[in-house]
Amino acid sequence: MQEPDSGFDSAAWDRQQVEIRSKVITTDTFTWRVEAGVSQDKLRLVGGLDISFRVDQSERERAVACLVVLSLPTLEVVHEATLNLVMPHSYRPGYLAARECPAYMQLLTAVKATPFCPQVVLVDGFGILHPRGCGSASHVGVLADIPTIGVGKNLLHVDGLTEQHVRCCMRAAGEGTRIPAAAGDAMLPTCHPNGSITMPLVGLSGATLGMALTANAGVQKPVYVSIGHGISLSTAMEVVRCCCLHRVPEPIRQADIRSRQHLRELLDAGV
DNA sequence: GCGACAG
DNA sequence: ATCTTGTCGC
Repeated sequence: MQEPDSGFDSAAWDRQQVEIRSKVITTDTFTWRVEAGVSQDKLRLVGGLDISFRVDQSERERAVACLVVLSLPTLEVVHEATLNLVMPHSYRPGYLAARECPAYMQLLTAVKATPFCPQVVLVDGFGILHPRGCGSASHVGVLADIPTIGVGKNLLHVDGLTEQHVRCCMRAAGEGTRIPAAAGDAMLPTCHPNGSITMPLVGLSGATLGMALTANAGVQKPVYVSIGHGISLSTAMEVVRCCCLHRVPEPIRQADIRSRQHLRELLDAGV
């Protein structure tokens, strides 16, 4: 019996992830600022990448990848590009980039030749918060040589981090009750003036792998921000925070909405 | 062996 | 990720 994904070489992807991880830069590699003074470059164009999937009538897994570029501070979409795909193999935890990175690279390569090349790109998934320190946001950031930030909606359980513990601490912070001391005192949530809560994601190794963020007081479930490539965690948080209208930051939310709609139109047309 | 596992 | 309508609330 032939296995469904017998062509998938996870050992080869392991090696590539380790290789790319060694090239990830975790400090700011640009001169722009989110809050810029008069004589400084300002952050104006933020990208968002996401993919929607669906099985078609021929049992093929189809997908549409979408890149959007938003202008700050209005968060209006000034550029959109999509790419239609037939997925060669199924999803595997830890190997998201194997599925999504090729499409992302094509979209980013194309946008670089336009006036809408984003200064930083938010990627649906994780960056260095990953079993080998190289999630899809880091992968695409290094290969495309562009600053990236990983934004995940569900926590990857890496280095002892669990969604249960994170949410317990953030809920306590929101209610003003005592923070559980289970993972030491490194993971202390911060409550912000606008009602949002942030909390460092510190693994058992002591490394800070990212930040949990609830965008505003009405949001219970956090999103998880991690460095992709070429940006510091504190700057990444500034970027993500100024993109938050809803739980999911606007660039990723728009890429999600538009890729889903495009895919639906594609399949409804029987293509 | 058991549980966990981005999208 | 996706299969799926209405509904409660700001």
